[in-house]
Amino acid sequence: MNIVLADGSQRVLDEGSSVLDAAKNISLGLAKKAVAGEVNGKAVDLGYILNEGDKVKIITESDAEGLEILRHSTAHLMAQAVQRIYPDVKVTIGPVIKDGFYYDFDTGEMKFTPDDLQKIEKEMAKIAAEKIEVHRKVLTKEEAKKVFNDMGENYKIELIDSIEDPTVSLYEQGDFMDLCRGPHMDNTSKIKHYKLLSVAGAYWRGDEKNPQLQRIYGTSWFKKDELDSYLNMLEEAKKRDHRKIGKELKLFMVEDEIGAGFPIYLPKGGILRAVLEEYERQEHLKRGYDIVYGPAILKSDMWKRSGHYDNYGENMYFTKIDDVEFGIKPMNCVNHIMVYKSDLRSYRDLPLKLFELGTVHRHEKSGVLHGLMRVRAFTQDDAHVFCTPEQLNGEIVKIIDFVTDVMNVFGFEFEIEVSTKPEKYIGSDDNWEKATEALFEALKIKGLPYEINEGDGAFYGPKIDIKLKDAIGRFWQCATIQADFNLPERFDLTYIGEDGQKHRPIMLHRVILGSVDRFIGVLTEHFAGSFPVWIAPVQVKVMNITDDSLARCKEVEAALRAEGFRVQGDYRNEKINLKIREAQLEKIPHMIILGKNEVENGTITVRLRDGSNKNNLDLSDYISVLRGLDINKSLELWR
RNA sequence: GCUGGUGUAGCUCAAUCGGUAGAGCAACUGACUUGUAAUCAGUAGGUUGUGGGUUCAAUUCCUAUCACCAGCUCCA
Repeated sequence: MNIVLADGSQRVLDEGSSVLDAAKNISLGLAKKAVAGEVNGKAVDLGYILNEGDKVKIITESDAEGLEILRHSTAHLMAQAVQRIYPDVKVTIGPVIKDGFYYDFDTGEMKFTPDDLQKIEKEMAKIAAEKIEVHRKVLTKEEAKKVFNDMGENYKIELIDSIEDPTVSLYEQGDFMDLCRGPHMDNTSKIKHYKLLSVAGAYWRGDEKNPQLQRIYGTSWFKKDELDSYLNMLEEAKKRDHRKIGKELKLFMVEDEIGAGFPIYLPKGGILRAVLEEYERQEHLKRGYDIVYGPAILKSDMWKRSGHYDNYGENMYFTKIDDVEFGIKPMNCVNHIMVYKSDLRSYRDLPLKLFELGTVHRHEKSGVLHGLMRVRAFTQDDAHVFCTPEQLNGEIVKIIDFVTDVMNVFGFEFEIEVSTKPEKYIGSDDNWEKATEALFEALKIKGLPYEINEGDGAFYGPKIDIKLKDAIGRFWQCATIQADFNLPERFDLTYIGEDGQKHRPIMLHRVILGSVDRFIGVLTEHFAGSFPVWIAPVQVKVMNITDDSLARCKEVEAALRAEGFRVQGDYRNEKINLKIREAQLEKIPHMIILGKNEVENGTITVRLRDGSNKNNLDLSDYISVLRGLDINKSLELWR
């Protein structure tokens, strides 16, 4: 029997060979790492019997599909353990998710506790040690329903009813049987490195009218060090939580007396934000943007015309002035459109790029609020580019370059997604197609890889979403670029072309940092509060050892402040150890420590946040180092 | 918005069965003048998120409400 491998080469196998046999035939090492197979494009178990001419690919531990199969099998293992401990519990569904899996159980009155998780984990280890083989069975729907009916698993019967095929597959491992498409690991002993993480309530099929189920989340990996590093990452994420660091470093607060989702910036967070915003202004001016400002509330008629009233109204706040309804802006585009309309525009004026650090309000559901990451009032580094059709691709490319430049400054890598037409939208399909095509075209020009996110665009246009990757590998949605042919039509925007006729401009909506608030949250977690010199709220702290050096300290402090640096003095009657400890906890980049020696020599000593020391420096030399770090936006503590 | 959990001093957390709230740090006062991550002593600090109820008595039990945390979107 001949089979064809992924690289196009052929192999001769005995009749009745399985996928695993094929793997063995290629190499024993491959067979050892094999998890499942892909035959003629379909994922199958290792035990799948091959036929003449099959195209075979071996899925191994290093493939993404392999990891998914492991996690799915771990979900089954967990369900088996749960049913051994709690025979009355009914199983429902247990899919793979990012970094792990979950399984939903109908536990009746019983609720899982964290102690139960440990018990279940132990039982899982026991089942794995039993080295139970996993078998696939194909039954007709009627047969399968009978099997689950006998087991009392009514949820499975409901699932079978929603399957279209005449037959379904079941996976059996010892005393446990589950409806599943597969493929699966062929033996429970291959599941070694897993951890159950949390319990949560969830509804059957996500519908609150259905019974409430108990969901257990877990993670699973092929290697112990992979599991360990994932668990470490979770720990690290907890330590870096911007809500925790924000409180410790006194950056911001969310006060329930003021309102949920409305953050307040404390002085330390305030200066940090001001530095970021000033950087933004400079970068936009450099790239030919104009700075504009608009009001926070606009007459509802404007929102009706823009389509926000119908398509975004649930997320908006409204108020009344002298019996006229006004809407609080959830986006800045309408104001910028009015700026465009304030004058007659010629093709010579285009592209017109309007930038605003615009504060918007959106009604987010109470359950989704989260520190600075998800709020009800936030400021966007928002701009709208009005251009001709000929300029469109070039302008999108320029924005991608802008995003790249800014991300590099912070040391972020990023990934790109294109979101297409959603269910609720305005404008013609023709316009949507043109707009979407323009985004793809620009990405092609830049040669950037991207994924497609169907139906996730804004109601007025498709978008390029840029997700940045932080220091511990998490992704955050920040920058976005949206092509819009629709609002220019609704507001009848025009420019006079070379031909003397009126033409319709195209509008690009874009943000770079996205929400400045959210970006500050991301930066806080990315740097774990240890901000680079150029954005640190306090760049330098000057501290005296005894009162003998107090005068010199004040002199140094004043000199740094006069140079425009953010400097603070700590001249309390305390030991230097305490002052250093506190400055260290505040994550201040530089400490200048002055005692008798420095006063005598006329030099300064700088302790860096990393614990190292720079001795016998001239103040003027230090100032030039600090200036270099500051204006170059260096991520280093010294140069 | 829904489900579950949580809410005690500025911060981090205690308080048995319902018996009237306590510690560390911070703050304040005093002493100590100190060389690279916490000097010592003392003082003060609370309508236990908020409203209502049960009780002789409520941080504790019930109820409403607000806020926070996790999840609810990934569907064999």
